[in-house]
Amino acid sequence: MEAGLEDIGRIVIEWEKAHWIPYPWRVNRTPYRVLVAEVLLKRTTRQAVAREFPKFIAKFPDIHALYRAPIEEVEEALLHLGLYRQRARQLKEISKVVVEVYGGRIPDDWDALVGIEGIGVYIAGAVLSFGYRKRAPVVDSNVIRLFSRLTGKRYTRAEDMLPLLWGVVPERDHDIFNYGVIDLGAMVCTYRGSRCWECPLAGFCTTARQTGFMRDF
DNA sequence: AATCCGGGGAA
DNA sequence: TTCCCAGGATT
Repeated sequence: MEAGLEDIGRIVIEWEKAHWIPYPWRVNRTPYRVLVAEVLLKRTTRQAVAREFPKFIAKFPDIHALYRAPIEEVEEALLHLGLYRQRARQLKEISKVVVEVYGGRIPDDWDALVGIEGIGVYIAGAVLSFGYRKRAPVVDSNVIRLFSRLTGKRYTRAEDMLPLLWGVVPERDHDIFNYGVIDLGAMVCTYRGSRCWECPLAGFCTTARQTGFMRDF
């Protein structure tokens, strides 16, 4: 019996449970911690964020601390991560909206999150799934690459992939599933030289079939 | 669709 | 040395 797209949820969850890595923003999850982590993770390696995230949280423990802080202090805390001016500006803007518009509570619905400057579909999905444990797709560059190869379609924008993922993200353990597709993209279905022989989805992956499980495609 | 932000590590 | 990394805004 051949596996199909409807089995992806179960397969990815099973794989992720064996490969899950306890990053600080995964172990202790609050909407604020998730939100901060996702902003720090933009175009930045998880190793670098794992190094700086605890210090950042210690300095700005909650949304109000971030709201009160001078932007220069936020920039200083981001210096070693790069994109520090842009990210400091966005974190300040996010904290301003959350405090002044939403009374200090990070919104828990898609439209409100995406409506905040600095928050796109990726961070919105992450805050919902990881922070609030509400079913939502989490689409980053890893997920785009993974599903592009899986389906054989060329997705470029996260928005184009949302309908597909809304249909695939399971109701139960959606957070584990979302960690799973990210980790598969980052560790197995990598940018150059995919490791198909380690991939639990290779059996029904268009690209793996076309390349005969060879690397460097 | 293309460009920009950015330090740090891997290739 | 080049290139990419849990993106999103701007043009």
